[in-house]
Amino acid sequence: MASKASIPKGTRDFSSLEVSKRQYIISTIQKHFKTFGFKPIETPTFENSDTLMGKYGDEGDRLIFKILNSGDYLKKANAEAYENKDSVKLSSSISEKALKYDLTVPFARYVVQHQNEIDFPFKRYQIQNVYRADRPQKGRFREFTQCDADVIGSDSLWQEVEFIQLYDAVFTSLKLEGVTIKMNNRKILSGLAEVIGESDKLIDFTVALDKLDKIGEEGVKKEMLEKGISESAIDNIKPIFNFTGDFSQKIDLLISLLADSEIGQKGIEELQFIQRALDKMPLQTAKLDLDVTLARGLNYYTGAIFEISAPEEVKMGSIGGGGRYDDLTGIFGLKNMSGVGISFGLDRIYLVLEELNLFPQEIEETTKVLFINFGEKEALYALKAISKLRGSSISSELYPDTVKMKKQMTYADRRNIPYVVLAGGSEIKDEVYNLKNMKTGEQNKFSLKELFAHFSD
RNA sequence: GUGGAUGUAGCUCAGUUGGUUAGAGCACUGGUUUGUGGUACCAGGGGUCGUGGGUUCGAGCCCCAUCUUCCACCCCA
Repeated sequence: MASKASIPKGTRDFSSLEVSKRQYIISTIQKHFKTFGFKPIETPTFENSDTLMGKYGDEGDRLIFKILNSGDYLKKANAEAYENKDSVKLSSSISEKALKYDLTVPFARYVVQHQNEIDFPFKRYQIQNVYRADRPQKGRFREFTQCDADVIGSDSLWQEVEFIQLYDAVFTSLKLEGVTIKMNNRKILSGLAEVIGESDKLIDFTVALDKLDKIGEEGVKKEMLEKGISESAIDNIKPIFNFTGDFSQKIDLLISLLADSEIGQKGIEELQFIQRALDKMPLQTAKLDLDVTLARGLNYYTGAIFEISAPEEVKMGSIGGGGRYDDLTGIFGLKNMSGVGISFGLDRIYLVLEELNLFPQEIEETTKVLFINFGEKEALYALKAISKLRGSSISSELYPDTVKMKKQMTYADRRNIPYVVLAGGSEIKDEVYNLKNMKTGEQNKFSLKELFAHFSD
């Protein structure tokens, strides 16, 4: 029984046009990764479960695709967990591999595993698919491509400066204007939590704060209260709910707000360092903004946090993100390795470029010239010209079957092939090729040499 | 994981309070046109109405379940 052809939810097929467009974005990003000195690596599509589990928080664990063990996995299953319907325990006993959830954790694993072969600071880029068992919705897929660049083994803030320039360079190349690079620092968030005496609730505090633009001041307060953060504590940081002004004004506000927090002061210094550097080297098209509510996910960020917002007219979540993590490799046993990195969300950038109509026209180019197939002798005659054209990288092809001309012409038309060559008995006799311009309908007979010259300029 | 919408031809969709043989446009195939595509005209093929159950004399339409896709939440690129 043939089942209906389909693909799993949250996955996609790509047409050749879509592939070309994706390639266009990838090659742009890749070009800049290279010019900034990053080297490519790749890691497996799936990892050992314990490499991934517990690295993204409870929510993250839920979203990791687990791979069922091969063989008679039920024999080795945790019987007790099965009895108690404890899915978490059971799954760890029947699954020991999982699809990768992002590129950062496998990278950390890679660094620890290959530490003796790596020269630090290590700058690597990685463009691969990652998998999340999420419910698909706009701009959200279960298989998608991340383009990451990270530096590990240096705590220099110049890296943060360079990553901002890298973002700017890529979006400038893609002609995507109006992108905002939102920046924050985990130390600022720690400082705020410290100032209000809720350091132990840092995660709850930041997650709630992150929703400010979505659920508003009242919503955030409500969520904080629900998480057990006191009303007076919330009052203490009230100014950040109306955190406006330019970068410097925001810094000034933070200085007064975080006067009593050592870690907060440290965060401010880091932000100021980056700001001063970028003042001297202005960005080309991107806007840099300080957003203290920015707390996006990743539990391991310890310093800078970045998030990229698409231009305002496009309704799309973040199209990239990143930050510094002082101790990512610590989980795998390698201490004192500071890393900082950024990620481009290829699939979302694609949607944004599509919506704003920013893909260049030439992406759709196909075969330049199609040779009509009139029969065996004629095909051979055509192929002589075709190999010559191909030798100069002019894409050309022979229609494979000797079918009705109308069908062959229609085929060329459909595929937007700009030229067709008709070469039958009379052309062979005169040693010419009848070249037809599909747009104008114009036809001219050329010798092989002339034909070649026609496409060579 | 929670909530809402959705599913009819390859695609986009119409289909009346439940009533004979389920339609249109586009696409496809053939012809008008035997070595000339796009436009036009003519003809043709193509459907288990997502799937399974139920109500009914009768279901594309009503009910239940399930799956898909989309949207929002959690979370996130």
